[in-house]
Amino acid sequence: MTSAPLNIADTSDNTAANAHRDDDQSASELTSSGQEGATAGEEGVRSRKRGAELEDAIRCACVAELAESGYGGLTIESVAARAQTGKASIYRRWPTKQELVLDSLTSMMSGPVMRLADRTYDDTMTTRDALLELLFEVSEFMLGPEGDAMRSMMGESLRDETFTLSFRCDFFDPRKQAVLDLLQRGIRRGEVRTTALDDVVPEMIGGLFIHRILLLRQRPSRPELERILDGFIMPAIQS
Amino acid sequence: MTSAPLNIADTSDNTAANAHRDDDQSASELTSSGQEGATAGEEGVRSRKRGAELEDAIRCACVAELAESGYGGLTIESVAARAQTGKASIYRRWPTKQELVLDSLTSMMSGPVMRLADRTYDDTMTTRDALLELLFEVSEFMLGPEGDAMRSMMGESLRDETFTLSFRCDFFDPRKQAVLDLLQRGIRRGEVRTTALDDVVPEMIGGLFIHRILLLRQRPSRPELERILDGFIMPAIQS
DNA sequence: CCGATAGGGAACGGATGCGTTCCCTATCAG
DNA sequence: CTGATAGGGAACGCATCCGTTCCCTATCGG
Repeated sequence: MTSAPLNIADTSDNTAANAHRDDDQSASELTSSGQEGATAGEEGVRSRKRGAELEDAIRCACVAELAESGYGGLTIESVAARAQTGKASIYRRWPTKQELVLDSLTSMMSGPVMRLADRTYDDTMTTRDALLELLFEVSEFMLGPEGDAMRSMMGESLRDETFTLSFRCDFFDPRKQAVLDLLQRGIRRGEVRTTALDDVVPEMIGGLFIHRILLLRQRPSRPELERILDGFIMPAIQS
Repeated sequence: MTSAPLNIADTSDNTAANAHRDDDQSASELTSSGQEGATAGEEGVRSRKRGAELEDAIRCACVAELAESGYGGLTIESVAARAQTGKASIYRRWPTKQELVLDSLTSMMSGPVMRLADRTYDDTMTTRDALLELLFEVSEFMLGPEGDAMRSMMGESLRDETFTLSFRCDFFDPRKQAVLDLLQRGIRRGEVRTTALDDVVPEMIGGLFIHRILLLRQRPSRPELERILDGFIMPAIQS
């Protein structure tokens, strides 16, 4: 660790490993309460998930493994262990590691991404404030395990056509479009100069986040986001 | 394979016998003693490199493999094959795959990076033009095999302390500093507003490149760089 | 309560890659 | 020319992981 005063969510303790980590994981469901329970357990927790519930747990475990160990480090066995299931149950559903990862990734990204793309802003909101909102949401997303998973896949997508495509379609494009829509809206409202409607804008914003959050692992505070927005983004686009 | 016009040393022909090449590799050059006639071969090419020459060839092959196959896909055997040597010769020098990669990467990055960081600009050059020059050089670097190698390492550096550090120190920081120096110079010259001296600026520029070049694999033309610079970067920083 | 279904666990054969070792040979110094 | 040194090639043992198979058992519908 060390190196810099990062306020990362966590990472780091690879050793602590299985000290129960179904913490956030969001999405899936709960059922929660202790794991295992194979034996001795008297608590009435179902120890064997089935069907869709199991599938979600596997996808979820897959993304978590991806975030933690990367694509190269991810093994079907590790996913199975984390999802508390067996390899056979995974192979029953996905023919290869590649398809499991791809499916887990896309099914995970389609949720939050759609929220952003379809979002509408009421007329009292300035472009500046709407952008701030967007920046904040994107940064929150990238700070989560999904962000680490994304980062792990960047290198891999260099070599895998399918990954590249899914990456762009499911993640980048919707976000880019959300920013472009906001710019368009700003132009209509007279807050943004017409020439600012340019792919470069979402790319710079996205790039900044990739750099800061994914590579440097810093969490930008809301005031920091405002500072960036007011200091550098708005001056570059406003009319 | 395929994908883009990289100018990597070579690769590909693992099958073909040893049609030896010691093409560029510089430095070497025949060491007098013109007498070859070593074996039956009529081509008088030295077939066995030694010492520093061999070491360079190995590092070079390592980076090329990294760019092509990623860290996970890189094997000592593949590096050896590309460098036309044996595994033993590699293990004689580097104890593990990790150290080989790290050493190859840093020794490769320290060259071009230093050029940027130490660069000075004569007084007739505007900040805008100097930035354009810098942008151009960085983009050229990232478009080469070194860029792909970098991208391949991004995911890995998430899990490896040493990689992260080397990455930041050897690559990011010098570039960031080069931009900051340019901003400082611009402030002195009255071309840049004082509040623009901010980490965000190099981060946005770097992020844009990561996004465009590494992720999207597009080559920004010089006019395109000028458009970006004049349209969005300068407006954000000028006084 | 019981039988059908689906999940869990463990072991397998096969492949791959690491890091080592051994031996032969190209290269270089003298 | 010759002996010392260093490189090349191939095989080995070891470990890991893939994808499969087999068998037992938890769960659920009826």
